[in-house]
Amino acid sequence: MAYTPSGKTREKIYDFVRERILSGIPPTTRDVQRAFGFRAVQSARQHLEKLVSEGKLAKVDGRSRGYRLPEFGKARPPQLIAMLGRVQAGELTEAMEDPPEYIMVQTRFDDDELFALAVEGESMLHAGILPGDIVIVRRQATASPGDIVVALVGDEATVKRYRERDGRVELHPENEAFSPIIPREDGAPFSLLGKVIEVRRSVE
Amino acid sequence: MAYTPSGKTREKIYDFVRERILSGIPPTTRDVQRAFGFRAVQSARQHLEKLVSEGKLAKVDGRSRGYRLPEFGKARPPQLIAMLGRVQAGELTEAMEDPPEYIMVQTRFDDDELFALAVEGESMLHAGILPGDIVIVRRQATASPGDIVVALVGDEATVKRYRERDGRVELHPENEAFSPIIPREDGAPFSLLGKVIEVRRSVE
DNA sequence: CCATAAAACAGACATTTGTCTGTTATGTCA
DNA sequence: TGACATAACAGACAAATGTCTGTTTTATGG
Repeated sequence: MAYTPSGKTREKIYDFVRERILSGIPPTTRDVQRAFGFRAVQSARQHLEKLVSEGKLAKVDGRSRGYRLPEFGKARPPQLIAMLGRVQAGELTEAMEDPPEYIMVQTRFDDDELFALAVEGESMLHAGILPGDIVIVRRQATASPGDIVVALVGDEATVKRYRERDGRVELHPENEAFSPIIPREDGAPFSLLGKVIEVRRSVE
Repeated sequence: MAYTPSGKTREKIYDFVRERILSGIPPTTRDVQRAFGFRAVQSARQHLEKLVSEGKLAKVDGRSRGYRLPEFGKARPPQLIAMLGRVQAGELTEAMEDPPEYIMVQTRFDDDELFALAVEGESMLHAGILPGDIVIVRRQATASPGDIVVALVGDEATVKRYRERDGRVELHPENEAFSPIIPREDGAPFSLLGKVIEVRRSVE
């Protein structure tokens, strides 16, 4: 490879490695060698080690594909959670779309206690939750007053704010056009699916 | 390792591999072997290959750490983008927090044309954007009417809806308590930083 | 209980990959 | 221009890792 000014190639190598790591798998030394047309492995290695000593990359010695992004060390690992869909026999089931949709999140919870859901109504408009928004939910059977929760009322999953009045559970919308749901009183079967921990909206 | 009923161990292996892939680096055959106490590499390999033929895992043959999640193939690769903060001399600069904050997103855009920003005011309340929300922004100098944009007005970055009236640009809040910003008219320096493509809110 | 499939084991080989020592060529800067 | 640092090259070794053939043990279903 042609000789390049100090640090120039290294920057490109950093970009390359970063890209690869984010795409899922760190490159090997020889991946870098080939990608940059080096005729010696050492050329790639030298740059990589320098990037490590500069703190721009982290590394696990001796292991294959041992290069990491330093940020990743501190950050919580990403989790892939399933988008749930239609309600079926009192249970939310995986959406029937052919390619099962997954969403990447980073939380302190286990990914098997999380699921995602597309919001349908406008009942939580004033809480900043719009139709089409994706809510990330942590499964739990209880909630504290003020929590935004997902509950199964009859056959439908709804997002509401959890309240208690006189020791009874109430599910409040945040939109004057809708009425609170007071379980037991109107005889509707009721079960708490979980608590909303994140809201996402794509506005492309 | 003790003999286990059909498919039992395989499930655990799948969970293990999945976990490792999401944490950043796929395991090696021998990683799996050790993790499950197999006394032969082949035991691990057999399970892994089976998972591949079942379609639960994908694989790049011959390469080290070649196991992938099939979803990843179709999905867009995750990107790490920087959280920007304070406004300085007309430019948004990286937030000064000690560990630079990054957010993981998946878009069709290049990560170097994206940045993230914490929303401060309440001016976009009715658009479902609350104080504290994180907006993901794509850098662009122009916008279409109806877009939600981030603009630098004076020394402050604001989120507003982009409108045009009589050929002039207007930045509209979505909250009656705030007034539209009409650049040029009131002489405020104005520059469009980009368009909001995603909104996120953590509600733990 | 038997036949069959699945799980686990044994041991080995080949490739990939990390690492090393030393050399040559090109930038950098006074 | 000359001294020095950096970039790139050469060739090799060793460890990590993927892969293979064959055998033994246990689960499974009639």
